[in-house]
Amino acid sequence: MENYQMFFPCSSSAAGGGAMGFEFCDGAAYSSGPLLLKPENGRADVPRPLAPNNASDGYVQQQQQQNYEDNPMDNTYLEEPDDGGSEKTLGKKKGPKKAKRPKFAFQTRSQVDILDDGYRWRKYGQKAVKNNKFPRSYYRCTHQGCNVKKQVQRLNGDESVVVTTYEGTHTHLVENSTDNFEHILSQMQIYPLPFN
DNA sequence: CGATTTTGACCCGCGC
DNA sequence: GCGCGGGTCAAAATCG
Repeated sequence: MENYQMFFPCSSSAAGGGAMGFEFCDGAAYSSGPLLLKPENGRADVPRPLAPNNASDGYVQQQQQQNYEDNPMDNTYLEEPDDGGSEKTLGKKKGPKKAKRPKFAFQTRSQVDILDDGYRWRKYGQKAVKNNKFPRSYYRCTHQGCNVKKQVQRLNGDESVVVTTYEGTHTHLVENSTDNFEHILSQMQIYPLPFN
């Protein structure tokens, strides 16, 4: 992997480099591992995208973030005591409980769709997207108990741009320690940009 | 042979 | 209520 240039839409703080931790909506913090975070509602702080390390030439172009308080699907992100359990038939979701999960998206210019961020992902779906000739792929973190999902799609207008959307926060550390985030960070150029 | 991908069906929210 | 679009499931196929 070469150099990656990332654009952090952070306004002032953050982007320190070195040992920066990651904060999550639930307050947990991790010292390593490309995680995305989600600023609490109201005050968008410093979303940190993770770095691609598999792309031949990828750099983050821009990013947008969105907080989903009200996710249509539950999938038991945080708590979800017991949902009846056995209703797995086809409509396995019900209950007013809507787990809030962070959602974070960013764009990278890359020739490959799959950015190796150190986690292991299993693809569980692919759908054609309207107004886009490229399909969108859905991945789930294979770590047991980790419900982090991500979806990857290319831009219709610019097929060299890959949009990756992460949803949820990892409950574990990266498995691929050789490509930890600090290592990746050292290869990145950070461009603090005013977000929006 | 276990893990992952593929792919069509199914589910669900939303706008009309 | 219906159709559309997006997201997920799950069986079969493929891979390592």
